[in-house]
Amino acid sequence: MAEQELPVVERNRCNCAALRRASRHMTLFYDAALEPSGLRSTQYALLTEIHRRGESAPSIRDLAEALVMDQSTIGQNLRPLQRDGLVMLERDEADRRSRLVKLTRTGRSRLADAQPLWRAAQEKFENGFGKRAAADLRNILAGIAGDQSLIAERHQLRIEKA
Amino acid sequence: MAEQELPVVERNRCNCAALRRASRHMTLFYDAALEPSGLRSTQYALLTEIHRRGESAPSIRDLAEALVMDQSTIGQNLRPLQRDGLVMLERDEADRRSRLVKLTRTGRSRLADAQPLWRAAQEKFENGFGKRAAADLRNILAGIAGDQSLIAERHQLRIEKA
DNA sequence: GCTCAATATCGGGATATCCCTCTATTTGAT
DNA sequence: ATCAAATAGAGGGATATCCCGATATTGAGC
Repeated sequence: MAEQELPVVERNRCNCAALRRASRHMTLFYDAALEPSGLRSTQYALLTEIHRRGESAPSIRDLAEALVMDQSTIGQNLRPLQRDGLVMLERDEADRRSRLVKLTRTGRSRLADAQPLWRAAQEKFENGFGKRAAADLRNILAGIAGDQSLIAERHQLRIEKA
Repeated sequence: MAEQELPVVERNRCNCAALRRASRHMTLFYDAALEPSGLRSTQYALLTEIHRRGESAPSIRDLAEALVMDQSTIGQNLRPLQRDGLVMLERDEADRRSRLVKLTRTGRSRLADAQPLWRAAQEKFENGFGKRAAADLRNILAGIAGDQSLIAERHQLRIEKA
């Protein structure tokens, strides 16, 4: 039996693992920075996106698209925020399948608490990493996040037909 | 009451969110590629790291360090793999607190199934993104993952004392 | 107007990820 | 040799993330 012809691949050869490792580490950093506000990275991103929409409250679908996330993930992630009174969901009367997500007064206030903490994290990271380098990196990452060619066929089909 | 002075920050301004978005998207791509093997990205990375150690079986702590992951995460992630008979944990007789993680025959065989799938994903990604660009990006990401200055004080202290 | 495919969300189920606390064990300082 | 501090894991709890299947609603074609 031909045991052990399995090649040993060097560490940091996998693009996916490299991304995931960095993502975990960075998340810890931002989570620690945001900690006094009681928000986690994902929650901060979610509230920020809702706030960004201003008057035209987004649906769950809208948020999923903007954050490159699954719709059920958004639904799930909204739950603790809803429970804690930071957001509320209202049925969209124009399309009763849909729900519009809105910040509550408490939600806005919490976001206001968190924003300076986030800004400090940004600065601290960019001081070490370089402002320009960070901007370049974000653009590269946005390219990856938006790369349709990475989407598997079964997903592709759904989208093509849409 | 001074409502609504909360600044609206442009999307893709946050380094953490950018990394997380790209990481999610990339993970979907690799997960889809690995799907025929029944392994997910994280599991593939975990098995690969165990295999890489060769004869000297790693402890949970070793794996956590290598993968820039929390120890409890490794423990948790090993559970499905152990349940499915891909890895086994043995008490380390040299230090009975520790457990050594080893691939089973089934585990090696599953990794052998997955490796070509992973290779194909790597190629497909690097064909679009550029081989050189991918290597550069991995190095940048490794820098972030290994950046001690991103670790919060409470963690820092633990490590400094060690 | 009716039917059927498409769409938005929800609910359940699984892995991934962290934190904190507890126990077993080891190590180092006296 | 002893005993306190440090270390490795396990267990419990919470969020994050995906998929799949079910339900409600919409819209397009006939």
